Amino acid sequence: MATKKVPAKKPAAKKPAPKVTKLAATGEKPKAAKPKGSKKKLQLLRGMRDILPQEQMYWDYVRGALDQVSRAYGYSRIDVPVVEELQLFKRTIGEGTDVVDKEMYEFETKGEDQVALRPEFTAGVARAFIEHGMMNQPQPVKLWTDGALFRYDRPQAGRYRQFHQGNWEIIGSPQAALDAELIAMGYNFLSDVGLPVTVLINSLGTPDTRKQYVNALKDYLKPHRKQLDETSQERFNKNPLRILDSKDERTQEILEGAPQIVDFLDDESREHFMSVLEYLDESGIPYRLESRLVRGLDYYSHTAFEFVLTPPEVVAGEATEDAAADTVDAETGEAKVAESSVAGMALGGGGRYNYLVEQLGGPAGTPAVGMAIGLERVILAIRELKVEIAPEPTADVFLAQIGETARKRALKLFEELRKAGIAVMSNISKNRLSDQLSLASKASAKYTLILGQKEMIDNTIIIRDMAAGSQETIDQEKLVATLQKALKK
RNA sequence: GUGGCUAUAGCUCAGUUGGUUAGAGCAUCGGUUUGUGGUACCGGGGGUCGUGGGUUCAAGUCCCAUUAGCCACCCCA
Repeated sequence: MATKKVPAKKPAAKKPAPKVTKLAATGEKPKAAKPKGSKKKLQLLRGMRDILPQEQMYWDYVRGALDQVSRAYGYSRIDVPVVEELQLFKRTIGEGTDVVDKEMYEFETKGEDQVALRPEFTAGVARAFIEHGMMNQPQPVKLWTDGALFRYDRPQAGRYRQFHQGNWEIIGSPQAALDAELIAMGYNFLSDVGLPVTVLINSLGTPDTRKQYVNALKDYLKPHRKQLDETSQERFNKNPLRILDSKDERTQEILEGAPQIVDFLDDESREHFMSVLEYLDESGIPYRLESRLVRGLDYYSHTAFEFVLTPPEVVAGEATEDAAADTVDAETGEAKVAESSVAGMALGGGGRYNYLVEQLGGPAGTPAVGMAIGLERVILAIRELKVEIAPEPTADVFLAQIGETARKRALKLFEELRKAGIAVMSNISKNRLSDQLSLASKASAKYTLILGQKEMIDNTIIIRDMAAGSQETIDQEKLVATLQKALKK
């Protein structure tokens, strides 16, 4: 039966395809090549992408590490909706920021609600904290999540309109130790996953110190204003702090002598910041003070930090303590980062936001710290640096069957094996043994079970050791026990 | 949102100054082997050369527009 079907299919499958192309080709000349506009190619929206099966191993790897580290540090999982009220984001992230002003996916629903696709997690998590009365739980509340975020930005490598982050929030405690613990966790997560990173850190103080600093900065820049680059001049009134980030050389030169925000911190903020740094020293986390680090979202206060893929000069040059060397470990790692285009890429960051919860209508003075790590970028770096990741768990055994009766038995046997905890796979749509062996080999199964007419009569089954190429015949009743023993490791 | 580069098979790419039926490797399917894989050999399928228009006797090749990707700006993850 099976052999008859195969030859029948072949000619049928072959002919139609050429016909179609021929028609299309001849149709071109008469001029009517585009009668159907429906031929328009459907393609990915800009900035969107498919994560194909071949790439899933990286996502499994990263998500696994995410889950592990989050549990270890005592975080509870929370999932918040992709869509929220537009106002939630406008109020927290702040109007005037690029994220809100030009990068939000916002729209009106059929019920005429103004909503937006989440461009980040913090606002939603803070909203959930308040809405579900989590202030009545033991403080602080540690929450983590991961998922898709949306920003209508212009795509580039490692930058998409739909992207994913791992996200952590610690709400309800002002302790500097928590800032440090959070940073340590992010650092350790990235190290675990195989990435050499540097922590950049700064303190933004309170809204008040920020105000003072902004004034001081403007006073300093005013005489040089005409020499600043164009965008910096625009920012002068709108968002002067961001001038610090300018990549323009001339602007950077001018900034050399600019006042630093650290000098404007009030006693409490300074103490907090010093304390965070002490904790970091204690935990051996290498960091670099970065007085120009200003995060793009309005709600940050006090500690602000960022994880950057370690650029070569930092690793090779002024040794940032032993811990840095530990994470880089092999010299090959350094070399790879050096020659890689991803060196210096920002993988994540975060900071304190002591005023956000209150601003959203939560209890006054509810402090919090948060952090987010970009998953696409982590995976990009992992792939770029060729970090070796554990191969996907493959099937232990492949069940091959030959002939109709064996196939029926195989269906049942498959289930018995699965219930016995054996990772088994098969493909009952295949008839030829060679096809099935080939599949088994591709799936790197340790054993292939061969069940054919002969075995059905004897009530036996063949166990083939794929690596050794040897095989033996055993009774079907003994199969499960034999396999369990053989796979025990 | 601004500027630059790029676009040929599922993937990586080749394609001479515009000139016959657009090629390779890998992958895929089939055969050598109707009950023995990962090797080898043979063969097949798969391209409206991103899309639309223009120049030309003739366009994958030149021009314009458009879409997408990449790079820089910007922003950040």
